[in-house]
Amino acid sequence: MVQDQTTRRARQREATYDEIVRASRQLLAGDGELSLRAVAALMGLTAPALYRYVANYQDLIDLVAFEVDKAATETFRLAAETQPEDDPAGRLICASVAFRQWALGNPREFGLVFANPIADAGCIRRETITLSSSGHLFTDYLYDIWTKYHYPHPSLDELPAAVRESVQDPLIPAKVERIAPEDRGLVWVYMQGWTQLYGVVALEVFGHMDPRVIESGEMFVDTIRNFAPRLGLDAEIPRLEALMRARLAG
Amino acid sequence: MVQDQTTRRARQREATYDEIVRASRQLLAGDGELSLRAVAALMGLTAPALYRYVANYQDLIDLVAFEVDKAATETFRLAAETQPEDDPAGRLICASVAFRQWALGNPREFGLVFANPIADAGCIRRETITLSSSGHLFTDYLYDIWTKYHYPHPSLDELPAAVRESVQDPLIPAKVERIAPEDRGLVWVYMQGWTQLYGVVALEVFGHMDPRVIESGEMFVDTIRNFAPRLGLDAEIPRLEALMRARLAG
DNA sequence: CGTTTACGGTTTACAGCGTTTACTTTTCTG
DNA sequence: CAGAAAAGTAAACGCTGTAAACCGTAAACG
Repeated sequence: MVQDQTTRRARQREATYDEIVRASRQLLAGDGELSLRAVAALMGLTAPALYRYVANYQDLIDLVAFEVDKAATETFRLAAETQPEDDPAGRLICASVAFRQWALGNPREFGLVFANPIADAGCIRRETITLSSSGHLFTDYLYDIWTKYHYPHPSLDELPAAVRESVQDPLIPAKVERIAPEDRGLVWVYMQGWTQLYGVVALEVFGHMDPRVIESGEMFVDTIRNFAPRLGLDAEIPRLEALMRARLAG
Repeated sequence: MVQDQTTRRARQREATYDEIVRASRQLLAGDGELSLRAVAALMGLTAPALYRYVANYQDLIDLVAFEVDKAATETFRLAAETQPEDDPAGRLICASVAFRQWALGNPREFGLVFANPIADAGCIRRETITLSSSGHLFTDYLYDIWTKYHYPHPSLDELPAAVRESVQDPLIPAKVERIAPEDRGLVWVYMQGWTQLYGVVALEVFGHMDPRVIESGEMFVDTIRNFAPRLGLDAEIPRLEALMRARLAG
């Protein structure tokens, strides 16, 4: 029997981390405050014990935010994969709708991940440094859409210097490596798309807009629809809008 | 000598409210936590005394958020009025840049006003119910731009039902009354614009984007530039972009 | 004008928070 | 088996929001 590389203690520790996250999310889903003490109590141990796992409160928050983001991303991926592999546009739509619905349904989790003063610096917590994985799931679909539709994108030398740098050498290593250097303008299009998606959803979640518009989802639909042409999806708009509305209703 | 309508006590009370807000903003600007006790201490009184002015902590937050928004809006208006009255597009640009610079320079104030689960319900605090006044300063400029450039806007019957309702009978009474019923589609364009502006700025403030792009302001410029055509400003883009960049640098 | 009311403040107190320190128990390891 | 390391506890500190009881004084009223 092949003994696990990891020691028994290490596995136990990992399990405890999982339980911390589970307890935290339970609090977030309910109406309880997400506090160190509450998490500890829910796990049946005292507050100081948690300091064996997280350095301080902010560290707990960062941990939970990271894991929540990872889990949410997985549901976005699942939503996308209801569409055939050769329909990246449909997949993007489904992932986007899933993102919105998740955000509106779990505003506190959304706020934790996407409206925190960014999990700064020392967030080399667990696994690799893949912060905001969801923000980068979408990159893939945009790339796939490009290989299928070949929408136009700026060349490197028509990009502003600061932008050129950041698309050539992205800080957060998404799956950008497979994009040829001369096509890195695609990353700029991706950033534009992310801005659009994040913008509407944040606006809706924080409620800075007529509730009736939020509830109807029309601003969301409108935003996606307006962005579609930049991905060469003009001809697909009717189909995609129908898909989007179906997904919003379901 | 004409005696003030308001009684002496009422004036004193008003002054105390002002001091509460002033103390709170002082804490927000520094690195101190915005707590009831800290505010009280800064004013030289005990914490329970504050309960004569605000019902609870959240109420204090709402009060401060409201006043911060009002004050910020005034600076946006000032920035706009550096441009001649017959150049509403220039004014909108300046107000928008001022909004972004304020948000990036005062992230905690921005968070308070624009990333709170909305000052809900009982926020009929002081003055009229003009919540998020800044969100509606921009309405005016969009209207002025329309009277000058006559950009196209959707008619009422091509709007989705939910949207039509909300543009006909807006929840937050902006200066919408002067817009003729058949031109209420303008309000939809306004909402779209607000979504764009809020979107980039929130994204930048919360840092969910490459820092180099944020620092350069290119995504902000890009977003505004992309939206300009919808306001019939195609021909003005070079001029407006120059103005925008000058304001961003200043 | 004097009485009454209500406003604006205090003191004291409580529960809950993040965090530190010192101590104990469990568990792995040489 | 001995020793070290890890995991947990109890007690305590200073902070928070909030409630209760209390008091002087300024305003309002008959």
